[in-house]
Amino acid sequence: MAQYDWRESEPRWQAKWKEWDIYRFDPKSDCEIFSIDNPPRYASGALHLGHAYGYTVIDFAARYKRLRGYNVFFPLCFDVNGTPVEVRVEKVKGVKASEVPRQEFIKMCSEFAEKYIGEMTRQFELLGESMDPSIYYRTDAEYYRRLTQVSFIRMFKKGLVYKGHFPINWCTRCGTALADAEVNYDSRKTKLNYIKFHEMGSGREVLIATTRPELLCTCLLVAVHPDDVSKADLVGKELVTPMFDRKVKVVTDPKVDPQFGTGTVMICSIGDKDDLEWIMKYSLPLDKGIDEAGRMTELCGKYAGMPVTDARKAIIEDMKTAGLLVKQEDLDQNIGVCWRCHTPIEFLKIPQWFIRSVEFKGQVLEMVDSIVWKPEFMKIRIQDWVNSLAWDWVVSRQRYFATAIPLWECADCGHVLLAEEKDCYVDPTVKAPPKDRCEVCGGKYVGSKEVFDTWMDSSISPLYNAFWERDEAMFKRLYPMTLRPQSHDIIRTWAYYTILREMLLIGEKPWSEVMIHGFVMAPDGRPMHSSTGNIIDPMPLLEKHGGDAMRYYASTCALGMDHAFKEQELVRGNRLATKAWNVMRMVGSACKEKPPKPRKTHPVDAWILSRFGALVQAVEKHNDEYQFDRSMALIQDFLWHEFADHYIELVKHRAYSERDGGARYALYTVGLGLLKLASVFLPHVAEDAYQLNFKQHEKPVSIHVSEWPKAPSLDEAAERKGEAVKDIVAAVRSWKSAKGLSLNAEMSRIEIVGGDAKAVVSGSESDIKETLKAKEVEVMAKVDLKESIAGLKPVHAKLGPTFRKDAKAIADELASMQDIDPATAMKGLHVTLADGRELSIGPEFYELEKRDESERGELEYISAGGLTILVYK
RNA sequence: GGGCCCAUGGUCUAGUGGUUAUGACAACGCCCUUACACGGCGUAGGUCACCGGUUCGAAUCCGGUUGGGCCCA
Repeated sequence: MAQYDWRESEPRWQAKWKEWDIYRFDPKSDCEIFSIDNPPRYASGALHLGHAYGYTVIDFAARYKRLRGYNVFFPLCFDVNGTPVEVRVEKVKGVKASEVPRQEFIKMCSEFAEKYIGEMTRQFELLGESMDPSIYYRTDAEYYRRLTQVSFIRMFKKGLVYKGHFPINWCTRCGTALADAEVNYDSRKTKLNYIKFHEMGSGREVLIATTRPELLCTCLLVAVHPDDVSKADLVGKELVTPMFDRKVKVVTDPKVDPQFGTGTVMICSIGDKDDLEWIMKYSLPLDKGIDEAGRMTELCGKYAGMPVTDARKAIIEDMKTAGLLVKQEDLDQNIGVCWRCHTPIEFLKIPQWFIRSVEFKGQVLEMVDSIVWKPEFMKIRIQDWVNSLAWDWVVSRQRYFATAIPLWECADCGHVLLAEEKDCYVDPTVKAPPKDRCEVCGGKYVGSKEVFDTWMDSSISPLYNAFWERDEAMFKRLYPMTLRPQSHDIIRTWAYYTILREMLLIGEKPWSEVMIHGFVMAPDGRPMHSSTGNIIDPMPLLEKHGGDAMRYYASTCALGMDHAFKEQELVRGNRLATKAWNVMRMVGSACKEKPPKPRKTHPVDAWILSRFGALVQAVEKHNDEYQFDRSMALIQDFLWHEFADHYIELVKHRAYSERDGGARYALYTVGLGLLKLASVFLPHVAEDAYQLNFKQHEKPVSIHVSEWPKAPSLDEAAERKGEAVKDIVAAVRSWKSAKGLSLNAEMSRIEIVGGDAKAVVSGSESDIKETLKAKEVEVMAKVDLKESIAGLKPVHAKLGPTFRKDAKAIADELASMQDIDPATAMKGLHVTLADGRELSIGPEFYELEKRDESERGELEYISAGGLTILVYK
């Protein structure tokens, strides 16, 4: 018998899906649109495990909605801008961006990205992602960058853009400004240096502790805590800085920590954000001690031109020699570093383009509120972020490989000449300005060499997807988009900036819903980092276990949570795929024709149909909430146990032969329906099983463009009957196993005994008989059994609310009762409490644990489904 | 230091008020049943991180502590 072989099957169906073009968004369709603002994948490297997981979760949503009949918009897309690609190119090619001709470097970046786009597209296919290449985009293409520029020009004209001269996060290695969102925090070891200042006049020594002695050249002020009595006499005095002999005043400030170092702080322009706060507070000048390349300026005297760390070493040595350095202590500190190259950031005063954002907090929060966040607590994160914003958004970058800022500036007066929308995309470093001479002073226009922050591109993805400024009719249909899926780390960037941009540009929310997924962690639960060396490459896992297995892993992860990776889950996924394939093989071999609905339904057939109906409803509910892990758990439990272990076993004997075809109808209906539910998660094996067992009776070319199963109506009575039959058969099979008998071992006789046994079993006698290989099955209401009560089990859920404080005492009393007469127990019992009160306890407050004793000696009995089964070997 | 989230057998995980806590993987035992040994039936393994509170009753709610994650200062 053939076996499921994913190595052969998966690539075959991947090729077919491509050929059939089944994931195509149909712009002409009247069906309701489900549009996904798919995260454009960064083209700076191959997929890592976290991406494989993230895109798979999005694919679950796409496939589910497609089966539900939506016209699904799920673009294949790549983000090909910005520093990440530049950094990789510099490393791989061994060049420095600033030392290669501008256009040449851009070309190198573009070619580098191209390679990864091809690689990642292939990886998406291996994972069975149903992204649509007919609506493909990449953010570095002129068709995309044009919109970035047009949107900037619109915002500029609305007065939302300004050039600011504020101190800004600056990476000296990348030579660019960074947004707050691009600053990471790293703990590093450094030295806290105790150095001598002198008081003017008296010459008294004052010790100051600092981690950055190189900034002495820009020391502006010294501060102590107002309550620090030991320093009170210093306040108002003037000090002289060592090495540079600058005169600085001593002030009091509550932000100083009197316990840290010497309790005396020097304030410079500008070491960190605290300095910046003090500079603003005391209106101090912004002297520039460090330049854009991270070298000391001429303010630093003999250290001018030295890189910051070298200057620090040199000045420490000099102070040691001069006796100005008293001691050094090790210090752990958290410092801001560049998100890409981890170089410590500096604060520099450099002119940059800003987009007004702080003043729109309220409006952004309103828009945040009008969007459905799943899981809901993620909304709190964006609200906290918006509320905490202190600065406007810096959108200019001193880089190369990104969208050019579409403007020219007058070299003489600084007047700004915007590009014309009709000319975009335009690179002003290449293209001549639309006007020869400055319209204000007649000076010469120089094209902006700056480029946009990468979020300027990616934060208009909903506008791009919805054909903004390209097709008004499509825009009306597609905007706002249905769903933004993304991970939680970029809530403050991608989610926030997108909401802000779209609000400023068109005043309407970008999507109806946001789905936030978590991270895949290393197996030990720690985050994967190249520095820790614990990054897991998904490719070897795909080669070892297959795409469906990887997708199974993704389906076990709860939305919004971080998950330690477990390869065992892929093993399980593989087994599930094989199991599903085999189950469908059985269904297919029984159903050579599409079975019609029978006139009369057997009890166990009615049972499985009703159970399946409940499953479909539950899966719909969880899928609609994007809680795919819950759906998957239900589907696999139903498929493996309810359907395969119990139902198929029960009907095997008639599946191939019965005349009314009741079992075949149920097998086919539940089998195909179940396969569709599973196809969202395991598309390869579902397609294989569909083509092999169902396609000859079904129209859709692929299971992935078929219709979502209709849930059979629920039938509680049928479920109760079927459940009991299932329990009886399972109990006897388990009994056989325990006896060391093979499961198809013949039995001479089974008696099923119980007051309602006849009603419960009626219609299923032959299913029980054939499945258990019993020669005789008899159902009877009573048999010569001696029934006694083994004990009572209190029903706490009823006792608690009724008896409150007495509940525990009553429960204990009930549990300890012995030798109870069955007839009395059926009616109710009397319980005496410790304080003498006697209470009547009805039979609803406890359950009877019966014990049957046979008077017929040798035969065995078991209990199942509320009935007693007598087994004759 | 702040916001959000998490802590359940060896490992991962379900469970958000009812006392006998779910399943997977690994382990052990038995069974080749005509879809499946990548299978079936069982066994063993947990004081539900810790402390306190609310409640007749807490893995579940509240407060605190510890550890971990994401984001920020």
